[in-house]
Amino acid sequence: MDAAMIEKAANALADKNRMAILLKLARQENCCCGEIQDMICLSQPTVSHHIKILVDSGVLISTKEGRNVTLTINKEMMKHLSMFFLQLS
Amino acid sequence: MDAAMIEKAANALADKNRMAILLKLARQENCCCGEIQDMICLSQPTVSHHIKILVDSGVLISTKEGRNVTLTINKEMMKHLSMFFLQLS
DNA sequence: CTAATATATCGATGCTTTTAAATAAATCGA
DNA sequence: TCGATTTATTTAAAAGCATCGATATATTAG
Repeated sequence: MDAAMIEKAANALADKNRMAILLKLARQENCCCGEIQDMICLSQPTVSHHIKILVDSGVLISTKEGRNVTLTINKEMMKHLSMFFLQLS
Repeated sequence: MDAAMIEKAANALADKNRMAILLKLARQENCCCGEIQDMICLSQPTVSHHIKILVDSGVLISTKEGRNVTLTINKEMMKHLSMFFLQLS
């Protein structure tokens, strides 16, 4: 886990709406894009864009199931982030 | 430690140059703004701006010493960040 | 096959961030 | 006091990002 990956994950979380998505998945284990859209007051393309940033950064994992996409927190990434900051504390 | 504070810290670290400043302080315990400027290929005002973001977000602590400003990592914040991600893993 | 549903992509727009030059403010040394 | 040093602020330009409407793609139901 190098600094560039941390930086990318930090960027993904440096947004109110994307943080809200992460916290929803912390409560709910997994959900599809539509559920996230219902939660956030944003258009479907915007939600899709935020989800893409979260997935591309490695913060979330997406798996296509039929016509839905199921999202979950990437716990390995959370561990890496936790360790990174632990080493700085 | 609420999500808004995590989000703000994440924003502070979502930049290559600011991440470099954090990592320098991880190696070096403390340094002044001038040392950071020597390390980064950016103008003095730009470095000052990045440092301000890091300090305002709580990632770094600044203490004025004479005409220098000494910077250190805010270890309490690092602990909070570490715990936040640990809980998500 | 067709219509409906779920998600992604494209293109445009407005807002924010990064950056640097110029300048200011504060402190120190001579 | 005067000049040098260190950091901060202001202003403005350029780059990047969030957002949405329109549209495309993929999948499922009928």
